[in-house]
Amino acid sequence: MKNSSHTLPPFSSSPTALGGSLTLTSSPPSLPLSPVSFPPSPTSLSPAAAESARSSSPVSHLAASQCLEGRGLGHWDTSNQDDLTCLSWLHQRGDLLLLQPMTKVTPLPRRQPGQLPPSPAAAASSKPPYSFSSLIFMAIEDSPQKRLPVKDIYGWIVSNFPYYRTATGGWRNSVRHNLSLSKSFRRIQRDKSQLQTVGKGSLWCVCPEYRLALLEGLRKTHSYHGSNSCLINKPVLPCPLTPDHEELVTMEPHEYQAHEVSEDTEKDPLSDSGYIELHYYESDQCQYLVLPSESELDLETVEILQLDVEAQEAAGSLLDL
DNA sequence: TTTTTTATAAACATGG
DNA sequence: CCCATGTTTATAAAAA
Repeated sequence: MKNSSHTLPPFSSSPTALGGSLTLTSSPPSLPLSPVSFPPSPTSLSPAAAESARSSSPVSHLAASQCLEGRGLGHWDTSNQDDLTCLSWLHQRGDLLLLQPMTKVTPLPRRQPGQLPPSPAAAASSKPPYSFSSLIFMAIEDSPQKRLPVKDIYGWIVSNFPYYRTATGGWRNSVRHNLSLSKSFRRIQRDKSQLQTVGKGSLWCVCPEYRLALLEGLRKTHSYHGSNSCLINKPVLPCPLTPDHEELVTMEPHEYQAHEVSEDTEKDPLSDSGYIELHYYESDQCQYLVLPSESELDLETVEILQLDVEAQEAAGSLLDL
């Protein structure tokens, strides 16, 4: 197969470029694109829910936990790259469908000769390389509804990164500060009609227009390349696009989940060669866009196509009103 | 080097 | 009052 089909330009580092403008810009130098694997959580439940589940009935653990069995992601052991490249937890959670298995993996940077491997204690106490934005992003993405209260964001971080188990409380302040300040996250009201609504505060979700930038941030953190599939998953529950925080929209958790699997074809605006198939696979949690690896689509094109699809969906929902 | 991003601390407000 | 949540400002370190 062609190697060139696996090298795509990186995501645009400018979130505004993802915000809906379809303006084409010159392509940046090609870099390998790879999917990003998040640290798996022990279960797909929120930390609070996971806690209650553990204390009651055995949870059918997903491959996510098998992927990292006996090891927290906060243990930053670069001598073993499996936990960094394993996507099975994400596959299991979202029925991620890859057209081809991953066959090429670039190893992470190795330890320098003579450098001692990190001891488990040191690994547990060493700070994870993720920014707070990335941590929050991963926590929200790993939640069933793609939205979490700040307390559960804390919980996810603690349960996935032992460092924060013993760290002083300042990092929670940083999490809240990041949530407030970052444009990538949006605050939405809890559904007050839900009986199980407990706790205070709002729920936080990822703004769809910043999602790719967050993914790219994660990819950079991993310094991990090598995949022959390009894929973008998008949350089934997009963050409501409120103009500001004054009018917060409450969303029903199931209103987007009844869609049947759709399979559309879209015209590639950059190509004269006809149509390129964009396969959408929708699970109960996520909708995945899978492109054939032979395609010459770069990420920018994919973004444009996806925006186009989303625009059509939005237009369709408006027409339905 | 400068600029931008990120981390950290802290003051303050709000609401349960 | 206490505490969790959320916003904002300030500062320093790290990264680009």
